[in-house]
Amino acid sequence: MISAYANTSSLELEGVKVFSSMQDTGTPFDEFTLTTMLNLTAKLLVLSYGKQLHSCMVKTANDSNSFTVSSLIDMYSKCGSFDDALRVFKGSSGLLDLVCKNTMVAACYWEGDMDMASELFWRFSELNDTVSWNTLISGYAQNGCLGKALELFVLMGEIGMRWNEHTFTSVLSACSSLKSQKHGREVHAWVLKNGLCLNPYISSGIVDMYCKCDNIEYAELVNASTGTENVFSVSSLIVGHSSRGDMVEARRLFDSLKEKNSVVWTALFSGYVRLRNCDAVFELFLDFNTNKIQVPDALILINVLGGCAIRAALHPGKQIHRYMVRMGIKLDERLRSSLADMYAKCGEIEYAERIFKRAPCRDRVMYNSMIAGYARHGYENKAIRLFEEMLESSITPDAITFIVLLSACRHAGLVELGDKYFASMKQDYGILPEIDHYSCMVDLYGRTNCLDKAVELMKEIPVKRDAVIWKRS
DNA sequence: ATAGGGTTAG
Repeated sequence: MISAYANTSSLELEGVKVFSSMQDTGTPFDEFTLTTMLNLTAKLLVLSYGKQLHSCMVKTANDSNSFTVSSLIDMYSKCGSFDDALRVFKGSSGLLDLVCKNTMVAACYWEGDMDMASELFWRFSELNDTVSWNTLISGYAQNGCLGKALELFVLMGEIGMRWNEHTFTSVLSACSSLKSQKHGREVHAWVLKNGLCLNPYISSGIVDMYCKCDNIEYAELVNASTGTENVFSVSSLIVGHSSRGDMVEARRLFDSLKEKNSVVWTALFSGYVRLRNCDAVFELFLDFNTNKIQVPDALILINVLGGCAIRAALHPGKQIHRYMVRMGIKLDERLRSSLADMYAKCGEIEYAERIFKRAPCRDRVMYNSMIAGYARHGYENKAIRLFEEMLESSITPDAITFIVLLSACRHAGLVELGDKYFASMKQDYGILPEIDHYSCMVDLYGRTNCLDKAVELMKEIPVKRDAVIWKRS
């Protein structure tokens, strides 16, 4: 019964009720009950309840089976307590158990610690376990170490390990992020050789890969060849067409779907946002609500808020914000970033600031959008101060942080500070400057009469010189 | 036990 509830979304809480009535009435339960409850807690993301289950497991001596230990590690990892997950792993004799080890490797990559994941893999794994390899490859792919993911995929083949559906799915997603059709085609060929092209995960992965490599024609061919409707493939195609500016085709594909999920809604929303068509965004949101299929998830709301920010439409933005409060939608970091960004773009920097300051925790994206908001409103000093605060909170800046930071320096004409940050970006954070960083710096030099420096820097630019740079200086 | 959508800038 509990297991049935646990596997049905939105009925998970019923499972908790059943379990507590079991406890109240003294109905006996075993390790299977507890494992199911842990999986359920991992879905509900309630750490405190998970901890109660953990102590219940210890009390009833149900904590030695490798599957229960694995569920425990998984629960702690998903509920955001990596330290507890590691403690359970180290404290259990499950150290050499394959299932627990794989779960621990997955916990490491969710934490973003691929060094630890790879150390665990090479130290404890039996190299003939496909799941172990898949876990590591998926970790690299999801943490942006795309070359590493491909390397391991090749290595697997070289030592005679068999690839399966999971391997291909992760590797295809790495090819998509790399936008490397060269690698993607090779993987595609392997998929065909292994007769896996009808697996829906894989076929949508292939379609996505060709779309990201801007070969929509081929993507459409692959999609048609599977013969069945695949929402994920169509979502990728919608994104592909809309990034070419063809919203008519994107809309046609969307309308042709019999079954729509939130992924495909998001794909269409983001297309209209990309083309800055805020009327279409609102109209679609109306459609979405009149269909009453589901509550909009965070990604849909992020896009709708993005639609509000296009025309500095404060009223719709506030309306969406109120709607979110009314619907009891929980705000996470991403939603807070979008809200702050929306308010900042609509000229309400104080609102943005309030959302930022009231957030229980702040991540990199949130700092980035707030720094950008300050820079946009001419509060360059606040932007710079916030960047320093970000470093003090030990949040690592990324390429985008430096774009917004350098553009703040540019607006304020702060050459020395700009120089300092530009150097620090490369030296301290190993971020290679991209065209946007260069154009900020060149513009900064140009406006402050440091033309020699501007010319000097232009020579350094490795890629083709963007027309924007030449125009500005 | 391992799998597919996006956000922050200019």
